[in-house]
Formats: sequence, structure tokens, C-alpha cells
Amino acid sequence: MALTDDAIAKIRSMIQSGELPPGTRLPPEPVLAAQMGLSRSGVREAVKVLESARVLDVRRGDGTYVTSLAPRLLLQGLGVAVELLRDDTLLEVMEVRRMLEPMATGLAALRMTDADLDELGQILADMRAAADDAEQLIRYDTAFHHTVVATTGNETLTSLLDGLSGRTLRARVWRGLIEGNAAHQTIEEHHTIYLALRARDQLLAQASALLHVNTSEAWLRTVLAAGSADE
Amino acid sequence: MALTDDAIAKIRSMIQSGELPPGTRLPPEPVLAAQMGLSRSGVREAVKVLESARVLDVRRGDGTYVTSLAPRLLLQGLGVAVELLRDDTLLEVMEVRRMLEPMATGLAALRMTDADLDELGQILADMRAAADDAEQLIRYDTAFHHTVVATTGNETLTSLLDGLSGRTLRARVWRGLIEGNAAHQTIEEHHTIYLALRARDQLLAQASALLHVNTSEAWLRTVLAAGSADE
DNA sequence: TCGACCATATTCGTCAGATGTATCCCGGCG
DNA sequence: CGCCGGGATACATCTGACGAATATGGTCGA
Repeated sequence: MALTDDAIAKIRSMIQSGELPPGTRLPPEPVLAAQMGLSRSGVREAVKVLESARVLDVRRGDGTYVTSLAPRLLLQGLGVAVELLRDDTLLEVMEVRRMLEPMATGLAALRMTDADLDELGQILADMRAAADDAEQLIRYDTAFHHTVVATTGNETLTSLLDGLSGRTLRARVWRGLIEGNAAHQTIEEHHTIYLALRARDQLLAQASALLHVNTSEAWLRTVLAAGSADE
Repeated sequence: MALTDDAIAKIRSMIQSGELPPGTRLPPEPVLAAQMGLSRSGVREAVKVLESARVLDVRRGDGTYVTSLAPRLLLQGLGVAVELLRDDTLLEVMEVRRMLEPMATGLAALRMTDADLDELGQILADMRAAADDAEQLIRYDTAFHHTVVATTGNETLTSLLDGLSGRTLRARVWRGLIEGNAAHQTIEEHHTIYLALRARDQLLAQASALLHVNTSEAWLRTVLAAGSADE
């Protein structure tokens, strides 16, 4: 295969070189096909790939545009990739989170505003109120960590961590937590992190986040062990 | 759009659920099209997307197979995503590397074998010998850090860091380094990391890696500043 | 003048069918 | 037993067509 992949590479390099800045509208598919020397089918495959990578935005009846190329978009693919990883590599993902999340949380302690803290306190309260609903817990857990990391102001970091803790992964951890009657303790870990953040204590925030990720990893281990034992 | 994206989601969920384990061969495109209720064109677009994500491996004349789903494959897309990030977000990437790379290097200090160290020493020697050739320097720089991180045994971590320090990013840093007559000093930073690793000193390895990433970030800043001044 | 409405052009979404070409597999031959 | 064709299989690409969603520009009425 060459034609379609060439087209992908060509479009990508035109974007990378700045020839097609964010927001640019591409020529209609038939024109693009003629320009790149292949049929419309080939162009469509190429465009579809770049659309799935959030590089292009295809609007039916309108045209195809270059996206903003924001990290939040381009790094979105990480999430779906992580979702497809095999079970035995999820622990590797956890090890990465173990490195990244404490650092990010520590950084957040320095940069967090009072408004951020209030928002976080609200999420924490919601989490406590939903202590019985796994679905809600996962949602608030996600919101909590996302909010913390987002206050670092680093969108790339936020997107990476969001991707690394995908929905499936979180769901498994919480399944273990709930079945192991450790949900309450874990909610308290969030409280500990919250207190450290409110105190603007970087080291304490870092340490409490590490402990928290460690708890998640431990419960993931039990879930994975139970899962492999079933087979 | 629904049909093609549905097909993508359908295939992906079949893989995620274990219905299509790694190595499985998919039905021929016409059959797949019939099964999923759309034309062959649509199936081809779906397959192409999953192929570009390294989820499927299409072999002409043979068939379409599910890949190993190894992190090294699935996280490969991160690299191309980073390549497309706009200049002003590259500093965010550097900030992430600044968190991750020292941690990884510190971990490597604990896990590195003598053979790994010898290989690293060789790369270092090569780097010194190529002090004038930017192209070679970039190659050896890449190899050096990849080798270090790879010894952590965490393929996910390795793939992430590989992706975060893409070719273009490295090339820019080295351009700055060379033009700023700082290449020699940077090579010595590698030597410092090497010594820490050989001493199996985790903290020292961590610290020297942080200094090194910091140097890279500083030179990236100058390159970016010079670039934006040109316009 | 301004806003709502409508017809039309544009553009992507999807399909059907056909041909080219790489690869695999198996049977025949030395 | 190993090498080598030739048919079968499967992807690669093209062509042409129709459907559906959207944008656009003009018209009409308040």
C-alpha cells in the first residue's frame, strides 16, 4: 500500500509545515483526489484516518477543516489506545500514573486558586454522598483528578493523565474497591489530597497522591488476579 | 456519519471484549461488510483507521489480522500526535518530560544490568565521536534515552517517553544546542547520567536527568523564541 | 431596513461493480 | 525431499452514481 498512506503523509506534512494552519478548509474531495493523484476513495480513507486522529474535522455538506490541533484533541487517541491494552500491561500504565500523578498533584498545590479548591471541595462532597453508587463514584473520581491536574494549566499533561486513566481502568479499580469494602477509605484518601492542596503543601500533596495511586494499583492487582483466576 | 464510525466502534469493541484476540484473522472485507451491514468502502475506511492506530495489521493478498496490541504499537500514535502540536504547546510537552524522565531514569538506576550499562557506554562514546554531526547526535541522543528508559522494563513508559520526544522536537533542541555552542556540555550531561546509573544511585540519576531535561527545555525556549521573532 | 423563509448549489456519505496485484497454497516435477 | 509454477484468495485502487446534510443567496413580508 502506498497511495493512501502517501496521501495521509502528504496532508500531515502540509499541516506540520504550516501550509495548512488550524482552521483551514481543505479542497473538496474530488479536487484533493486530483491534486494528490489518486481516486476519491483513497482520499476518503486518508481523510478518515486523520479525522479519527482529530487532525481533521469533516463536516458533511460543508467541507473538511484542519482542527485547532490542541493537545486535548490530538492526545485523545491515547485514551482509546489504553482501553485496548491487554490486562497484563495495565500495571505498566499504573506505574506511569504513579510517576506522573503525584508530580502533577504537587504542582497543582502551587498553582491552585481558591475557586479551584472550592470546586474540588464540592466534588468531594458529591463523592461522599454517592458512596453507594459505583457509576457515580467513578464519575466524581474522574472529575476530582481531572480538576486537580487541570489546575496545573498544562493541557498536555492533563490530556495524558486523562488518557492513562481511562473509563475501563477506573471502573475495574472501583469494582475492586467496592467489593473489598475499601471505598470509604479511598474517598478519605481524596480528602487527604484535598487538605494538602488547600494547605498549598506541594510535598504533602505529592505524597498523598502517591499513596492514593498506590491504593488504586493494589486494588487493580486484586481485580486482575481474580479475573485471571476465573479462566 | 454513523455507519463507518459504527463499524470502527464495533470492531474495536469486539477486540476489547476478547472476542477477537491478538493474532485473529478478520473475515474478508466483503464478508465483513455484509456482517456489519454496510458496503465494502465503509469497511475499508474503518479498517484503515484501525490499521493506522496499529490495532489491525492488513496484509495484502493475505488478510487482516489483529495485532499483538502491545503498548509499543498502540502508543505509537502518540509520536505523530506530538509532531503535530503547535509550537506553544511544546513547552507543555517538555514539562511532562521533566516529570517523567527523571523518574524513569531513577528507576533505571535500580534495574539496569551490566550489559545495559556497557551498551550505554558505547552509545556515549559514539555520541562523543559524532560531536560535529547534528544528525548523528540526534540519533545517539535518542538511543541513549531510549536505552535507559527501556531498562525499566516498562514498555508503556518507554513508548510514552519515545512519543513525547519526537524527532522534530529533538532536532530543534539540538539545533539550539549546536548554534549555542552547548553541544559539548550537553554530551557531558549524558556522561553524568551514565555515571549515576553505573553507580546504581537512584537519586543521583534522577537529579542528573532532571538537569538534563531542564537544559533541553532551556534551549528549546531559545529556539522557539528565535523562531517566533523571525515572523 | 431587517428578518424569516425557501430553492439551489455544494460537499460529504454510501453504495455497486470492476480491474489490478500481492500473497498463499498445493500439486507436479526433478 | 525440495523447488517451482499456477490457481485461488484477498487486499488496493478506480470509476460512476445517488442520497443526505449543510451553506448560501435571493425573495418576500413586516
